[in-house]
Amino acid sequence: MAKGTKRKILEAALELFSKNGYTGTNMRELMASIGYAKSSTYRHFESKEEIWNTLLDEMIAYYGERFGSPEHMPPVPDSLEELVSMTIRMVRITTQDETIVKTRKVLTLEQFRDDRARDLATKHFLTGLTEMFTVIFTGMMEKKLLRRDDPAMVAFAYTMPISALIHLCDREPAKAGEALRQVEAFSRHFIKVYGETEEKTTNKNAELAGNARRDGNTELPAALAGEAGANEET
Amino acid sequence: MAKGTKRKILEAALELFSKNGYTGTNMRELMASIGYAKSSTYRHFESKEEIWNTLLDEMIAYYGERFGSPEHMPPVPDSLEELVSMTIRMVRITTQDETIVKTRKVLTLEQFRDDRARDLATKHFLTGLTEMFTVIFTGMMEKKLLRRDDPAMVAFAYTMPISALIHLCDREPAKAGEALRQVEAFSRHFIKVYGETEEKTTNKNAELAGNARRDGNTELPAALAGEAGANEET
DNA sequence: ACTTGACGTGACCGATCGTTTACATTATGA
DNA sequence: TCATAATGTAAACGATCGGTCACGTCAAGT
Repeated sequence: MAKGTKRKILEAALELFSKNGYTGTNMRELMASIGYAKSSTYRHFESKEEIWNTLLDEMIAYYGERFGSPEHMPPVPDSLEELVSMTIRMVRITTQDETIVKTRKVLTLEQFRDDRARDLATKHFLTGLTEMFTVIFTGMMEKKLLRRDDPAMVAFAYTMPISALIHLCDREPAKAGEALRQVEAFSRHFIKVYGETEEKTTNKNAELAGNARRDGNTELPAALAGEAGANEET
Repeated sequence: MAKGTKRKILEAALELFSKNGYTGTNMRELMASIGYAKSSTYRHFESKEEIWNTLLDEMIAYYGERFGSPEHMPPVPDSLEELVSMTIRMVRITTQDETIVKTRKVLTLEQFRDDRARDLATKHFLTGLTEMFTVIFTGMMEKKLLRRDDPAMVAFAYTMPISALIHLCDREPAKAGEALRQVEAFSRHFIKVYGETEEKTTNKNAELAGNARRDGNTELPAALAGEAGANEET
């Protein structure tokens, strides 16, 4: 039962820190939530702060091995439709995996207090997503699925709206279903705007970007404004 | 000196809550920061929580009168270049105005603890920006400056990357200069992709979206990844 | 059987929390 | 001028904070 307790403490810490923040969490309720007296804390950690630092170490290590290594990169889609489904799959995972959600929340709450949390927050919310999709979009441009453009800029334009919807899910879980639909709507809008069409013109100076079935839309706005509505996923 | 003290307390509260959070702020340092003893607090507020609620009331009211009313809407740009400059101007203001920055930070820190903070956060970070630019883009589409498309979706696609960069400025003020350059780069990318060109074709079924000077890029990626670099604005 | 070390706990520590109270000081206004 | 209300403060309150300590238990190794 040695390491087990340490693990439980770290899990309880992630749970409570992500809900009430570091300063808003006290050791008594933390240990009580896993059935221990608060004095037992110090058999495993020398201070509350060491719990925080250990937790942050693990979050950084997890992020590095999960998103930092090339072998965990998702494959480059073979069609625009595949990009949409892959995106939805990724968003579903990241908004339903309790640990990932708590990690984002805790980084949100501690980003101004702790330098390492700040750096990891920037990776989670901004650079990580953008870099991942820079690789993907570079591949898709080579496959002529996307119009040739700066892949990093296109990745930035693609991932940040989705990141905003992920944050919305964290903030208002009741709107998760609606947010996911908005992710799909946005993704379809994106492939409509950035997707390469099959008609390969002479490609001199003016390229024909025929991807504009404009008129009707993709729905959208109710997803952001209105009331919660039911919370469905699947 | 009656109301003056109350104002000072609220300003100090915004300052400290935005830096250390509600639970991370204690009354002694709050009052000391404006030259009072902590016991003086209760001549003006009946509790710490009432300070928080008053502050939140004011943030909500301020947001309503500043961004909720139509008369404060920015004018619809007359050119794509004007959209870029207006965007830069807005981002500059929102990232340099101390009160606005602190408001965003405090909403970030308290969004999971307080329902009203949560709702205001969603407005600040998501729906407010999107709605504002939905109006703007509707106007720009009527003026044939932007390709006709769902204005709400286009507004969402435009504002969320910018919102992400604003958050980056809050998190890492040292990167503010870089972030602002990235805002401009993204804005120019956006008008390149969504802007309507002057060549008015027959406009039958296939519209010529000639806005694609693709090949060279708009710079980007260093703005997100690298080290801080100098912090310049103007 | 006996030692040893790991693990858990209740009682307690000093510090600090938000808040109250008793008491000044000052401004107001009749 | 003098009652009155508004404003500020030091001291103290009970509660709670993170953390320590003496002690009990129990499993492992010899």
